[in-house]
Amino acid sequence: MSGYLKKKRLEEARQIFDRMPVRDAVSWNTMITCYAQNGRMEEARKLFEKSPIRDVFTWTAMVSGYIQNGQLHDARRIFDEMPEKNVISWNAMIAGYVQSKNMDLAGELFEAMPCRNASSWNTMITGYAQSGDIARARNLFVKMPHRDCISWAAIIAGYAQNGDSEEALQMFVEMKRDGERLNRSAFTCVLSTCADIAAFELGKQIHGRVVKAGYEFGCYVGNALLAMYCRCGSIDEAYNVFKRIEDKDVVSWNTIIIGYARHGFGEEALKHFESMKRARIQPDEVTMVGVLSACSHTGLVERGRYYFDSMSQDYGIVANSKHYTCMIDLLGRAGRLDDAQNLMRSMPFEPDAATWGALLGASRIHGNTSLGEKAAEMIFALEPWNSGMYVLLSNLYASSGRWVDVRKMRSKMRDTGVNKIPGYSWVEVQNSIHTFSVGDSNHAESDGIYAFLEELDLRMKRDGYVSATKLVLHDVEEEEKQHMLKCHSEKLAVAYGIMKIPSGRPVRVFKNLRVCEDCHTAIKHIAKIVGRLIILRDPNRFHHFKDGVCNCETIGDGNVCTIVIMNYFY
DNA sequence: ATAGGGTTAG
Repeated sequence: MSGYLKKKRLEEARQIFDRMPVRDAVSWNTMITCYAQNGRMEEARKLFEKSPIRDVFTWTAMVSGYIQNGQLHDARRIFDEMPEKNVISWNAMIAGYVQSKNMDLAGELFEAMPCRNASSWNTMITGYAQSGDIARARNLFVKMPHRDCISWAAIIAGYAQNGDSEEALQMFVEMKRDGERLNRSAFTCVLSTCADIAAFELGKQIHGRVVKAGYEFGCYVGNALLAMYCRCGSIDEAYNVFKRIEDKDVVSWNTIIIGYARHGFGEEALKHFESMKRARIQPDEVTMVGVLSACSHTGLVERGRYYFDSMSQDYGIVANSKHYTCMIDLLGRAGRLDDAQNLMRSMPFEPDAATWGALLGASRIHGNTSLGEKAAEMIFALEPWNSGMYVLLSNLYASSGRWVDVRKMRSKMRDTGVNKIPGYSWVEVQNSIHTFSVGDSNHAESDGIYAFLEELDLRMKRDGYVSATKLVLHDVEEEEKQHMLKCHSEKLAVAYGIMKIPSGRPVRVFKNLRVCEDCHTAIKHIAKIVGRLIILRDPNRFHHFKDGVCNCETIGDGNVCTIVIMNYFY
């Protein structure tokens, strides 16, 4: 019977069950569980009512069956009716509340249960962490009597998912120090954290441990490794990991497709999309975001259109706002602003700020100030706190010489108190991460960095570089001038990387805001002068600078503005 | 035979 159940041949299993001369508790429970876990609660219930031997296993299987099928009320009804509960029944019910994000009821049961085991605590830790209450999660983690490797994985995941990368790494270190076995989850989370903060060297070290532990080829760990290499700027190493993952799932394919897209290798991304289909992996919404953004970053308008249409036709995927945003971005970059607007009007839901942002970006590239203003207005209405949009609109005004409006934007920002996100860039050198902000002189080797930049500046000028900042200085306020004359964070990080990273190896720099146009130009010259490959990750994509060109330019991926302004943020 | 942790977009 269980052989048939493993192959999900429920009907055949049932026939055997019905023909069994003697049925014990295990046969009844097995059959009930299988109906429950395959979403057939009606049949499970009928059998449950017929069963002559209902023990705690039977009842708990029904509870968890209802939970897995989203019938929380039925689960609770059964739970309350149970003549006898064990710790597993309680845990199942608590997990049900956690999954439906009802931490109040989960907490009530957790307090009420007569005895708890590690699973009970772990479920609550995950629940609080996923609801954003990491303090409570930590509190339970510290208080629980016997932590196991799942508890550690849960708390590391909690920090990682709540954006506290440092604490996630710290807990990983402590887990090891505590003598706990590093399990797949812990590796998965910590690799994902490395990807977030672009800790490439650390990621590679953890890769080594992953290999030792024999986790390299599994899906979760393999996918996390793959994503780590993609997001740390090494698409080649990412591909090597991808090749070796056994039984690649939809996430593996999505990650490599998105990786190629974000590195500006659109054709490669689309090639993998075709391979994915040949491997009979069903694309999902995330896949299509990757595919459409690949088309967008590569300027493939017609192919983008084709894939957009095939989404619903071939895969039954309903386009969401991200898909529309990709398409509007694609059409907009190509200068087809009317098509972009028409597509926006045809959307079955209201456009969000990101979608208007795509239209605003396109307006800037093609100098359509009135459309840009309209888009910006919508964004201000939807997200008044979105400072990035003020910058974009200012740049739009600046590029059409409307300095009065630029100043108006500045005072509007001051009046509304939009918080300015400070720009910073970082580079990893010998296992530590060096962070820079505009005009930064806090670094221990600051003098050397500036001296090196001076030298580079001379050689860049000889190479034909003209500083864009000098060109606009007469049109900006004094305060802003000061910022413009200072070195932007990306330049400082690039310079430091060149100084410290052995030649022959790429210099990888990361920035929390989009790269400044002037720096983008400068870095092209720098890459040529020093003969290095410089890879720069900004929130949007990777820029590969080599021999005086960047791979984002072939299709005018429009880094930022035509004229540098509002450098306040860099 | 019943319960707990993890990866991809934005």
